[in-house]
Amino acid sequence: MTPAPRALGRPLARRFYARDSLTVARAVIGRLLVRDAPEGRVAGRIVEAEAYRGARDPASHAYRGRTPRNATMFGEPGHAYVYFTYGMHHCLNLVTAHAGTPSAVLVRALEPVAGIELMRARRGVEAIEVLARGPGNVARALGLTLEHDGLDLARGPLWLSDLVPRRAGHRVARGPRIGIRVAAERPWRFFLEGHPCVTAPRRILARPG
DNA sequence: GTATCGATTAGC
DNA sequence: CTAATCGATACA
Repeated sequence: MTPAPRALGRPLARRFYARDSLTVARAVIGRLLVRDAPEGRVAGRIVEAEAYRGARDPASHAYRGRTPRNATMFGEPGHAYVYFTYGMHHCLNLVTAHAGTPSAVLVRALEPVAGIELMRARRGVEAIEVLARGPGNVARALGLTLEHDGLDLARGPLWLSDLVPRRAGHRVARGPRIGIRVAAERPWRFFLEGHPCVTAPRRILARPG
């Protein structure tokens, strides 16, 4: 007898993440990201993500080798790499590829699907479009901090659903990554074109020199 | 040891 | 446009 279907699906297996981060970044667009916490469950569709490619990528935290901060990226795929930046924000990445190849996908924006009131409480704003728009706001809406670095995405309580990705009538587009000063020309950002929850790039950061 | 800079955000 | 705010990094 088959188990009853779960409303939000089941966690994707580790093999989903065991591919190049470019492939995974494209594949996660439209997928459901679920976070189960004592306060409740929140979920959102990934509408924007970026690939970071370790030793080949000057913009990656792992470009200069392993440090205490980026250690999770050097481990098994299918884990959460959460880091702290600008003295106040956390960002969520999905570790991809394989152990020793520090690749990851930065989750840049979600379309809220469940637990919207909890997201509003965590964020202190009401509008659906801005609840999880921007990587710092994604982590905030999901209630993620450094203590969640290393969570196993294949087991929960933070996981990607195996349900068929829904693109909500939008096309998947790609373009340059946002907020970096090096390797900014590489088109490793994927997003649902025209989706209201996708970030609007403000400006190109000036390169040093 | 000191100086600088973020895979950002909100506000003016 | 800038302040916020601190860990990681660069350099003396």
